[in-house]
Amino acid sequence: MRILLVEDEQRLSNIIKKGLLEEGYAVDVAYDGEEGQYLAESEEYDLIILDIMLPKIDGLTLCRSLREKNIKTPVLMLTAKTTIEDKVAGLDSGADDYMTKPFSFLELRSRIQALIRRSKQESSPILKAADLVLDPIKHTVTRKDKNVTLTPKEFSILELLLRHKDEVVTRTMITEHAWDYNFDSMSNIVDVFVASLRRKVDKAADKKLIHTVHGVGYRLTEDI
Amino acid sequence: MRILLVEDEQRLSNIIKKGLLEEGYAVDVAYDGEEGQYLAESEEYDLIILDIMLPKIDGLTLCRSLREKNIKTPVLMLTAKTTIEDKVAGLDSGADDYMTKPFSFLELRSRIQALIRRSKQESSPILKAADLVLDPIKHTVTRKDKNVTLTPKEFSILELLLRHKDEVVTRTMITEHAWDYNFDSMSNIVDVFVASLRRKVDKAADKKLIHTVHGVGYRLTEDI
DNA sequence: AGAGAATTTCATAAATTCTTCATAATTTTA
DNA sequence: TAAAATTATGAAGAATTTATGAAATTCTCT
Repeated sequence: MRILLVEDEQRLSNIIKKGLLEEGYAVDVAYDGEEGQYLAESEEYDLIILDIMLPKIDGLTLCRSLREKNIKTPVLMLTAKTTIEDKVAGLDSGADDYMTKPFSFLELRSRIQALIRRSKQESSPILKAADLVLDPIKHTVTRKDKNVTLTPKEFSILELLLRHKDEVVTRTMITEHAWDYNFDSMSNIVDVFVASLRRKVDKAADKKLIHTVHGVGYRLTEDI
Repeated sequence: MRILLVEDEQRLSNIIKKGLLEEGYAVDVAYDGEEGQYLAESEEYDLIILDIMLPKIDGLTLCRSLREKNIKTPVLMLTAKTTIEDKVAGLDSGADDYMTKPFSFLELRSRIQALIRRSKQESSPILKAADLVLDPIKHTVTRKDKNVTLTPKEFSILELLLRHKDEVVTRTMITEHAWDYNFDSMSNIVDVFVASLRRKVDKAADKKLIHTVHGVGYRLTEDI
């Protein structure tokens, strides 16, 4: 899951970014509207968090412009203003939800989850394969009803594999999903994470779920 | 599936090439417009990815020149420019789609798939012949509902045979499809791969699908 | 600053795939 | 039918790809 945060207050954006990273999201931060627009148009995000008061291009204009370009990524507006007019303006511009500063991270978190869930149009947000269960909302993974503790990157990769169950997932797809856009590693880091995922998810089980597709990538399936 | 990438930025072209290779495409890279033109005119590709800003011959001119020579290979334009005028110019020159840098590989991938699919006019991406099924997305092959494990080259060749079901496929076609253009072997390597395909796909079945057309090549058909 | 966790790189081992080659089998030609 | 040409196939070595432990680095929290 990738999130774009467009926020010019360094302190606030750091706090939010940190929190989101802990939740396992890959986060890109833009510090003004122009940069935000550039990233929003060139990358694929699952959610955009957008401050209204921004240098260069304000959040409302940016949001409106994205909608005109048919970019449907959910937008969560942030603002210090509290008047009803602003709220209406925000939603008019095409935003999906609205939060007034200051806010608690818990509240932000639950709204983010709600927005992403809604946009994925998933009735059942729980991902399963055999006796492996991943709950994106609770952020938990179990195998045979036993809890599995994963690091953020491990979780993110397992989630991608489960969302593409039975399909081949290439290393490039994994990289794009779990890291932000300017990550460019020539190393075998994806392999390393898959190895640690296997150790935690597959090693103790009799049925292996994560399979290598030599020359292509990996596939999670219960059909073998 | 063969793709020609015309891109002078080493770093970018490496990233794209790596990603496409993982998807199973055979990729040729040209580092300037002249080289690109030469390859585009002398080889057959399923798609051409074309940067606009190129040494020697720019992408727009190159694309226009290809169309004038009646070469209809789909062209995906890449550019750093974002103005609408440029977009129009690109599409006017005969390009089929347009992407603005920077972009995510996932987006590039889906556009490539869309373009190739459109050009092949394929409604269903699943390839079948009798009880043999190949799914390019899942990257799986089954015979009589039983899973068949193929190596990358085997998979690529079977895909070609299935896309030309009932037609003769020459050794040259197979070589050009599964290897890049500067592969030049005097050996019988195609025969070797067809043999191993037969062992995996046909041996256990009563109905043989892969037939030899003596003096010409191979044909995959269920009508014998 | 320092402990602890997570991420990343690196080196090496292991596994798989590719390629060549020699020889056998089959088909075509004379 | 014999010779020639073409195709089939097993096996071995080369090359590539993947797996994995461990060290180095970065990040986080006190």
